[in-house]
Amino acid sequence: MEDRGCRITQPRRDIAATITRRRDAFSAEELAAELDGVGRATVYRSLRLLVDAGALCKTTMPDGSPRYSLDNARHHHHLVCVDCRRIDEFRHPSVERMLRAMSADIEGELVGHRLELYRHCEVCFAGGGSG
Amino acid sequence: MEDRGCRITQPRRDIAATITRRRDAFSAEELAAELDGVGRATVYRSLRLLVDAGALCKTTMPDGSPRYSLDNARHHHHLVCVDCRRIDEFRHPSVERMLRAMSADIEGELVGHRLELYRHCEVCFAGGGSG
DNA sequence: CCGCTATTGATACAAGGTATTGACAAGCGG
DNA sequence: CCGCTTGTCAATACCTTGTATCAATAGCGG
Repeated sequence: MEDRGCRITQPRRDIAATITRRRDAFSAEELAAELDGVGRATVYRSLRLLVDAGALCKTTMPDGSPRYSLDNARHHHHLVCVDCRRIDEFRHPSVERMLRAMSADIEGELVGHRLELYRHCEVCFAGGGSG
Repeated sequence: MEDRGCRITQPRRDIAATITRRRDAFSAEELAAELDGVGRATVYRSLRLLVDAGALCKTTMPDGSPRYSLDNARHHHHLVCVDCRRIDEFRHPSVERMLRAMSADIEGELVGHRLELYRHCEVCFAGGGSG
């Protein structure tokens, strides 16, 4: 899973196991709290490695706080539920189409973007949007 | 400028003047450092008020750090230069088109989004893109 | 099993921001 | 004009997210 010239250490095994076990998005501090014998710095370091390696995505919540989630597709964006904070990945051709259209109209050179969509997911939307 | 039931105090006048004087994007700490007699908390409070009131925009840089800039158009997105950090606003129909297309295809209810485009601006692009 | 070195955990620190606190000042009623 | 209420202020402590430092250790190759 994370053999890219890095050592497979016990803390890393623990981190990977914990991330895999819980399938929802989590914050770094949550993860650190769940891993008792593992230091905070190690958790942050490992998260960075996993994000760099493409195994995890770091997503920004509406309030600006970051959360991590498993990265399944190559290039995608995030659909974040503002109620249950579930994060789904999506790919949609309209995004690439938009970027192409923008790219033609702006000056300079486009080098990247950041896009998150916030919604009430189908579960929260159905189960009473008031609470 | 910011009469919405709030008092016009001297610190606020100072903050507004400083923001208006410099027309580029700035960080909260930069602003606080520039305003000597004004407390950090007051700067942050005022920035929040101005963002809530729609006078300022809070934009996320590629490294995740926030910067504030004057908000001119109603609804827009940001074009951030990764070199000089200049922030331009833009509106483009392709964005709305994309959101409509997405909205039709996703479950639940779309309630918001976050979109920033990163580029080498025309000045930095022309003035030696190798750096 | 040994040695090299990546990795670890503790800790300090940095940046961005909020909550609290005690003081002051502006508006309002009398 | 006085005094109350309330908004705002500056200072400060604290929170969250994350990185740098550093001595000690654990993995891996041989």
